[in-house]
Amino acid sequence: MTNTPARVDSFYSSKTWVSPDAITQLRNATQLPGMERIAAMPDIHPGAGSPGGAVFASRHILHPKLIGGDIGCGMQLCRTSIDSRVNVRRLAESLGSIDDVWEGNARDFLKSHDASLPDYERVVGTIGGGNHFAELQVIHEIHDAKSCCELGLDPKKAVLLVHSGSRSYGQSVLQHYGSAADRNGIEATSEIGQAYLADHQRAVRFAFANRCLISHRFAEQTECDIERVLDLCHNFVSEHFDDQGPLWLHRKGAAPADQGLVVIPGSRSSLSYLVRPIGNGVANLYSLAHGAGRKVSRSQSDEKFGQLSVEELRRPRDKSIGLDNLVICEQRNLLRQEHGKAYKDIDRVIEDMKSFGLLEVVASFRPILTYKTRSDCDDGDG
DNA sequence: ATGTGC
Repeated sequence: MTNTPARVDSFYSSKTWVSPDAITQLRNATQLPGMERIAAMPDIHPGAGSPGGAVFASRHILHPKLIGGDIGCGMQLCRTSIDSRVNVRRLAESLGSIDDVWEGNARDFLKSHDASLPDYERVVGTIGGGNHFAELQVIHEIHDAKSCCELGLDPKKAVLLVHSGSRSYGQSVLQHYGSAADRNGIEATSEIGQAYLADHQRAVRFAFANRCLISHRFAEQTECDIERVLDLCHNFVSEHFDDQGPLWLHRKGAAPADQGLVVIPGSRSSLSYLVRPIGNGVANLYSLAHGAGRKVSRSQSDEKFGQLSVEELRRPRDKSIGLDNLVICEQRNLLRQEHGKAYKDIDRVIEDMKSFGLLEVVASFRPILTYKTRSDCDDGDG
């Protein structure tokens, strides 16, 4: 059996900085068993063994490690009844904490989302760490009024964007199959391959339920009404068919471009974008970037932004776009790691994909309140 | 990413 390296199609311009480590990881991934094609997005960045911000298409073979532990991670956008000129400080107070175990009936909630997992009832409805968040945003600019109207987006009302995944459940799934799979991957039709797909689907449903419960808790505590506008997963494997038969698409930090409109978040100090995927999707493997993409590693961010005061870190501002955000995050190191300058320029990322004919911008949003965590128990130095 | 790792 021949093992020619996979073809890589890249969707970033020379203006976008790409880490050499990400390129090395990308090249390594071309050698994986069954790997046929890879699409690299402008938000590509180094990950645990393989890069985030890419899609990996393999024949016959599943690669759980490419998806990683946060199976089902994604973005949920909700309309809210909150006035876009709301007093943010007061709202932040009413929001309180959503870090703790949800007081409602998690068992019934999970059951109603076809995501029953008795061992994970205490964790559902929590955001988690890293780049996850629940963020209130307001419409910055409308490019396609008709589409915004169809989604029921009202410039007078704030929207809620939730970024979270399957928490520790997805991690347990990777642990269970990852070692068996290693870099060889798993034959998709094998018993273990089918078992992975079943558990992976469970993680995707659990992650969706988790985002729904986070949105619900946000609405509960701020006493507002919400309605889901869209929910998109950016870490998952799915089966596609071409003239050669089934092709396994591994999206790792890549949003699907074949499920309607896509929301692509920037950082806590930049715009986020609602876009319409265009083109036939073949070259970009039916996918788009999932965000700005990390530019500075977490450990480097701790040092690079170590001199900034907590006040500065909590109040990202950008006068040029009228951005004045408030970040609820009691962990100083996390604030540093999630600093806007630790990420690539989202406008560049969007511009690149536009120039490759992958999308049209529908609207942009700017953040007014980001919830990361009220808990400070994980904070290292200060 | 992770009720976190030695």
